[in-house]
This record gives sequence, C-alpha cells and structure tokens, in this order.
Amino acid sequence: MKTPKQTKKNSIQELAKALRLSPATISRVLNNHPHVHTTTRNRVMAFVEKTGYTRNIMASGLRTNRTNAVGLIVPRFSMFMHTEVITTIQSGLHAHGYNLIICQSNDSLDMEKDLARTLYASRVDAVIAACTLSTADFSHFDILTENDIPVLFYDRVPVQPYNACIVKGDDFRGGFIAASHLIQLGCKRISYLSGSLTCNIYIDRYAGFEKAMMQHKMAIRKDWVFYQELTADNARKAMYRLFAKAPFPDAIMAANDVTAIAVLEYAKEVGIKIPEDLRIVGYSNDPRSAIITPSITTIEQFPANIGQVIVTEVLKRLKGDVGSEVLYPEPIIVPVELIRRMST
Amino acid sequence: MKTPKQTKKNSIQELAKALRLSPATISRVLNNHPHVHTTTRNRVMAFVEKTGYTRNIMASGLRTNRTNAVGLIVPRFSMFMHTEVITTIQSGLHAHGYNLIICQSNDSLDMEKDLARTLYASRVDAVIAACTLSTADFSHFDILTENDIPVLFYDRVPVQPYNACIVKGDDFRGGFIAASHLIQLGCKRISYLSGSLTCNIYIDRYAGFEKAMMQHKMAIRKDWVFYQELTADNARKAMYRLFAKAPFPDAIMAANDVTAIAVLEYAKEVGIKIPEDLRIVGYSNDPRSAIITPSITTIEQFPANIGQVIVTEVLKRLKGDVGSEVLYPEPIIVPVELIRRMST
DNA sequence: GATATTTCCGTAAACGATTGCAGTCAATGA
DNA sequence: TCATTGACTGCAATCGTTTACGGAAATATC
Repeated sequence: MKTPKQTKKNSIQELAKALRLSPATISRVLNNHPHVHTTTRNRVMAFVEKTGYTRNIMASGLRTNRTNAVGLIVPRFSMFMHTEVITTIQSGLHAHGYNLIICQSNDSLDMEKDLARTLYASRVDAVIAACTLSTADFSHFDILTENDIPVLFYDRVPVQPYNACIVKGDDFRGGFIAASHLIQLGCKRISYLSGSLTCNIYIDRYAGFEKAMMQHKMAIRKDWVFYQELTADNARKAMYRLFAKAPFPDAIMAANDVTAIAVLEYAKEVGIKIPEDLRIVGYSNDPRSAIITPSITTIEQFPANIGQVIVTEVLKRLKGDVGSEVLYPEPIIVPVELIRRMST
Repeated sequence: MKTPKQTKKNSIQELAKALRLSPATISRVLNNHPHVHTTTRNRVMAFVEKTGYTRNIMASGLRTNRTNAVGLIVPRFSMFMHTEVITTIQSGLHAHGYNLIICQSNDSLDMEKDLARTLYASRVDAVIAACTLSTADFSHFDILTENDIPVLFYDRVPVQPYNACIVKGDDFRGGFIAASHLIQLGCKRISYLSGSLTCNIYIDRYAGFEKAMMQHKMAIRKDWVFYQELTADNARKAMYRLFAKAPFPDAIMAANDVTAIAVLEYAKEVGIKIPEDLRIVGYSNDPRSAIITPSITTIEQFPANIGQVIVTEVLKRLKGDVGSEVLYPEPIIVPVELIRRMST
C-alpha cells in the first residue's frame, strides 16, 4: 500500500524506462520471441522476477484477441458429477496454460443467458456448458459461435443439431442396463421416477428403460411413471401414491440418486424392506448412495472420463485443429456402468 | 459463422458509423451518462438491442481499471461448506452487477500462488480466498493488496495479522461445544482426531476442545490425540490403534465429518456399538453425516451466513466505503451450532 | 438584438501490450 | 575499404472503450 510509485513496475513501459530499453523488447522477451540478445533477455527476466511484474491480461487480450481463459457454465457444482468433471477440466487446461472461469447458473435460464453474454464480453477463448433443465432454446450461445468462440456442451446438451461439440454420458444405455438389472432379478412391477422430459438426459434414460421393458415384453404402467422435478419432496409424494393401494411396485428405478435416496428413506420409515419388498436403482453414483444403509445400486457415469474427453476436444479447438468446417459434429458418448449394491 | 461483416456490430465505432454518431456518444449512452438527448439515447439503445452488441470488457477494463469481476479461490468446491458459501456469494454479487470467477486450488499451494497471480493479471476488482491447508505464508497475496485490490479471507485464514478482511466460523466455540456435549453425556475417555495444526481452523477447534476438557478437569491423553491429514484412511488407522488395547475411548471427536464418517464405518465393521460403546461427534454438517446410520452429531457452520457476511464486506470495499486506513481489521466470527443426532 | 447559459455532441488522448516495418551496428566477404 | 548480411532493437500504429475538453447549436436573460 505504502509502496512508493518508483518501485511499482506494473507496466511494460515502466520496465522499459528502468532498463533503458523499448517496450517492444520487453514484450518480446516476455513472449519468447527469437531475435533477442541473450544478455538483454536475461537482464529483462531478472528484473521482471525482481519486481514481480505481471502482464496485464486486458491489454494483451485487447491486442491479441486471446485471453487464455475458458469459461465454464454449470447448473450447480454441488452436484457430485459436476465437481468431478470440473476438477478434471481445470487441471487439464491448467497444464496447457489456460485458466478456467467457472460460473454457476443455479439452474436458472436467465442466469445462463446472462453468463453466456458475460463470457462473451470477457472474450474467453472457449466456453464449456452444462445447461439448465429448462434450456430448450440454445440461441443465447449464438453470440459465441457467431464470433468463432468454440462452444462445447456436456451432460445437458441440445437435442437439435447445434454448431458445437457435444459430450455426454451414455444415458440411453444407463437407463437400459438399470432396468435390465431389475428385470433379471425378477422384478415384475417396476415404477420409474423420471425428470421432466424437456431435458435430453431424462429422455434418453427413459428410452433405455422403455427398451429394456419392451425387450422383456413387460408392460409399462402409465401411473407408475412420474415426470417431475427430481426433488426429495416429489419422490416422497410419488412413493405415497404408489403405496396408497395395491398392487405395489416391487422395484423403483430413479433417474437420480437424490430421488433414490429419498425413496429409500421413505421406505425405511414406513417399514418397506429393502431389497426384499422393494428394490431400488439410482443414477449417477452420488457419494451418499454408497454410504446410506442399505447402499444403493446406481449408474456410474465416470465424470473424470467425461472431463478428460472435454479437455481433449476443447484443446483441439483452441489450437485450431478443428476448423469451422465441422458444423454439427456427432455427439461423443462416454460409457457408463452399473454398480450393484445392497438395494438390489 | 456465415454472418456477413456488415451486420456484425461488435465495436462501438461500427455502431457509431452506422448511426452517424461519434463513439463517445455511444459510450455515454451505454454508461448512462447524463447530457445525452433522449432521442439519441433511444435510437442508440434500439440499435444496440437489435445488433446484440456487447461491450468488450478488456477494452473498457483497460481504460477504467475496473472489471466488475471478483475472484474466488477455494481448495475444492466438492467440500459441502464451500459449495454453499460460493452459491451465496455468487448470487449476492450478481445482484450488484459483479461476476464471480471461481478457481480451485486443489489444496495445492503452488496452484494457489498461480491463481493469485492470474487473478491479479486479470485485474479483478477484489479477491476472496479460502486457503490451502499448507498455506502458512500469505505473501503471494501481497501483489493484490499492494495494488489496492481488496482481499478477503474466509475459513482458512492467516493467523498472523494481514492486511485483509477475515471472516470465519467460530471454530473455537465449535470445538468447545462439541467436547462439552460429550462430557455432559458422561464420556470419560475422549479421543480427538485433529487436522494438522498448521491451519487456523484446527488450531482453534483443538483449543476449544482443550478448554472444555480443562473446565471439567479432564486430562487429555497425548496418545489419544491425532494430528494428521483428515482422510478416511488416516481415520481408520487411528481407530485401529485406539482399539488395539484397552482402555478404549468411549467417545471420538473428529475435526471433520469425513473423518467422523470413516470412524463410524470402521466401528460398524468391527462391531463397536454406536452410541452405546462409542459416541461420535463430527464437524461441519456434511450432508452425508445426516444420511448415514446412525446419523452423526456435528457442528453446523451456517455457510450461507458466512457467504452473506462476505458479500456485505466485499461490497463495502468495492464501493470504497472501507478505505485502506483499516489495515488489520478484526476477524468477523460467524456463530456455529451443535446438531445432535443418533451418534451421541 | 447581444450576451450568457445550457444542452448536446465530437475530437483526441489515454489505458498497456503486441508486431510489422525499418533502422543500427557489428561482422563478414570481396 | 566498401558493400552486404544478419542479429538485434526501436518506432509507431493498433486493439475498443472512456473521458476531459472544447465547439456548436439552442435557449434563456437583460
């Protein structure tokens, strides 16, 4: 704070003046340009080190039109899957000199629109986004693609073709193997608690469920399928209705571990035995699903793998290896696995 | 992508040319300066709306030296406490027009240093940080304070006076009430699993524990206090040693819910009855502590409150209400509470 | 009708880093 | 000795926005 002005060296010109060089030379040293005398280079480097000069990103970004920053939009990072993906992405990008600006849309579409604009305003070099449950129209990302900023969606992605890279877990297969697992265990009366079908992940998981049921010639009871926001409260209400009058389901498939946990807790409260009377399968391998008693069978999405794929793809685009010729690339699907636990 | 150049209006000069005005006028409209004719203002606003022009933050930041962005550094946002704090901070700042750039140090000191530099390089308007467990020297934040960028620490904060605002949960009291709770329940042989004493939170929690023990004239057995990284693995090892030979402790106080959970799982495995044979208290009210059977008594830190306090303080500094005259402000302590559950 | 006061708008100079171009200087070759 | 080359460095324009200053037009004041 009390540092006198003359020791503050936070512009290239001040460094230049102190070293009796031109700003241009300093800049060249800082950017590892060739054709700088080694003596000069060392002198500059030493001085930079000493004064703790740090390049002003706004100035350099303004000139070069690159910020070395990548924007990331997630609904909420309290969701386990996202925390894992984010961590992988961050360390992957950091290794290549990029910074990650992480933003949370709180599952609000307005916030998401805001964030897309802001990230464009900061002229990030790329944007990665997992959208809101209610994002059906993706045009607020147009401002990015139109200005040649690569966009990459994961998890909750556009259903319509969109000029962006798409990475997702294999939700269809996840739904399929979860349902198949229950059927193979002999369950005859399976209820499915889905999220709203506005979102690709719930569409796909449901489709997987449907396919498994069809394959085994099992009818799907309309009143045993719920499409609702996947909150604990909604799960309890569904359970109440399901067990209001016989016949009772002998298995619950939940599109979400939060729901699966709520189902399990409700069952324990009212004395339904797990897994004897009721088997439960969740989705996404939330840490809580392993810890609760009985532990819950669920689908592992390998978020670290998803993150890795995203890093690879985004780096490709940052290096310019992927031109805009590929307008609507095929989605990249990351495999999932069933983790069997006590609830089945 | 195929948009012809003439419809792209992403600089103030292009807008100006199209509207036959000067860039200055456009800028004044955009910044709500007075002395602009209403007709002109409306004309500009309409055009801005139509073309979707978005201010280039790098250019404006370069000129004004303000970015409307606040940087946040956390060890890992998978930690429940942080996700809550972050969410509160983000929505609080967003309401005042600030963006939050969230960074994760992964509990690595080097990464933290890197991030501090990067945030300075981006010239954020303020920085909020929860430090690494191993951060004892805070001088990498000097570059910020020296350039008048307000810094605000929370949770893991400097122990020595530092020119920054400090917000923390009442760790001393948390340790105190947790220990007192066990003592009041009649526990005579309390073991304490602490984190390394390099970090303020573990120092304070331990001090609270010590105070409670002293107050009740209970001796602290040196070999029943562990100072180690709070991983599940370390917790299990500690348990193994504690129960290798009698006398066995009748209560475990953990400085962390992760540790408490590991302790509980170990106890269940080897057949120690909770809470009859062993009572367990954790810290920080991780969602898992409520869900596990038996549920774990823990200390609630009210992360949303902490976040709220941070927002208030940071806004004060951003508005310039707090000058640099207050060099070493008193830490702001946010109250904690004991949540009693089945494990005691 | 002349002057003073507003109101509105444009000019131009910043902010700090980058980079094409051109200039300097020493070394080399003829 | 002079021209040529190449290695190094400086000049100056540029990126897009903001803002002090001044000018022009419109209105108000006497």
